[in-house]
Amino acid sequence: MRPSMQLQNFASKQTPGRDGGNAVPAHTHTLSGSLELMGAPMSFAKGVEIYGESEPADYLYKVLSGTVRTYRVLSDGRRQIGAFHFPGDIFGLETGGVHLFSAEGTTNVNVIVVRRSSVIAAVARDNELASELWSFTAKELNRSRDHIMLLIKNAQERVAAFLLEMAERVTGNAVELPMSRQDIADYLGLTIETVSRTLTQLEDAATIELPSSRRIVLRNRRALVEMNA
Amino acid sequence: MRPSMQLQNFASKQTPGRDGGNAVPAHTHTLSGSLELMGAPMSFAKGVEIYGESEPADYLYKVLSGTVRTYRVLSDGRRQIGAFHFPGDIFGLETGGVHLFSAEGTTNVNVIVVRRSSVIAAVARDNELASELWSFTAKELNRSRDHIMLLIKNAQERVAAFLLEMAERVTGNAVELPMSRQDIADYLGLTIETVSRTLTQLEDAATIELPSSRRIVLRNRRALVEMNA
DNA sequence: CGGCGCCTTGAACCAAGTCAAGCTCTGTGG
DNA sequence: CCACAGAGCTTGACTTGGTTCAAGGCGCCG
Repeated sequence: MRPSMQLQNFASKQTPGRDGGNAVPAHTHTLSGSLELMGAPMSFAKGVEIYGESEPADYLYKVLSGTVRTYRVLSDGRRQIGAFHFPGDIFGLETGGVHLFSAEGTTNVNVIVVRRSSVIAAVARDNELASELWSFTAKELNRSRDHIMLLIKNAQERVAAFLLEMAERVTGNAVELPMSRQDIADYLGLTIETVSRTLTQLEDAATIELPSSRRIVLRNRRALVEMNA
Repeated sequence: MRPSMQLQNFASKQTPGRDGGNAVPAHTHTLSGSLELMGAPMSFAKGVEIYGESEPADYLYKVLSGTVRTYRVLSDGRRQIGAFHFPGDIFGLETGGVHLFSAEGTTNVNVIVVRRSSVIAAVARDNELASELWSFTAKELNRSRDHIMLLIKNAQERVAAFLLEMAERVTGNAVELPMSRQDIADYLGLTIETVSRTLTQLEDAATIELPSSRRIVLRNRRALVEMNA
């Protein structure tokens, strides 16, 4: 069991303080934008569960700040992180009424919490939104399938893919990682030792620089891309 | 490169012979049922490509008979099978206009071919269908995520999970596998040798019987379930 | 009944995991 | 301001599960 830490001034797990209700604006016509208006803001401390596997999926979430990990734990304790969610990302949406993953911040996080029923209602009224909802789920599916391709690769290829994925979200070559080595390992299906060693190797090969453990500078992107089988 | 075989009396890859058009019945109200009526039947020989990765996704498919594998190949030749599709299953549906996987029969297959545009049109007219389409994609997403959990397990756990998955589709304990060891290996992210050895181990442990290589009898389901971490 | 895929088995090897220190950064209290 | 404690990260030595390479068996179809 890994310890989970909790900070002052951040909520522990609870239901949203105020209810966003069904007050959907007539035609926002973007899923992400509509959610913002339908939901209530909420904060969670790093490592505090936002929702748990097999809990009713009455709410979905949009990240305002911070980073969220969604994950599953096998009976013997192995943890697999399904995805990291960054500001702007939506997570926690399920068709069935139940969450199949758990979610927590890898940092302190601010989210918008939206009632699932509000979204369902909005979508029933608005074809455009319905289509967006479908696209969103399909994109998640594609991401998940990419993740599968990741998991059949070797350690170096996985780490390279991870670095490129993280680098996609920033301009420039410096990446500030908002998660621990353990999180990276559990995302890539490796151990922290292997992740650490692989990063060191990449540094030795002058492919990356590691000014600090959470900060990585891509020196040779092409080399990383070429590792992606 | 693995050889692909082609039989007489079965089509090689081509576009559908006749077009199902837009003749959607007023309110069939089941996605799968509607597709049947919208589409044209077609046959493909074992190992013949039904569609290829990065081709335009103008059609989607429903399996009538036989088994289909959808897969991706990495540049170095490693193949990952994303899913097997059995009679009744829909495959080839994409939100973007492009297939991200290839598809072929692991046996000779009969499918219904449906224009993507027809489905999109039907869904725009019918909220119920739209919702079903979303649920379908979400189910695929859940399957994909389960597949990820598979890939972090050890060989025995993967094979056990595979056997249980195959057994789900039949009544009784005898399973006739419609795919080769190579297909199983590429689905589980293992080698054929490891799959073969693991099956032998399970037979030695009296968990299964192997009357022939394609026929497997589950002798001790509980043992298989317990392997599923 | 002969040949060719497909499958199984064996032996050697290797990439990643495990176990065990030790290091580094960060925050805390003296 | 510095000493200390603890968490997180790195590194080293060793082990191991699964792959690789190689050979042989089985069964199906012509």
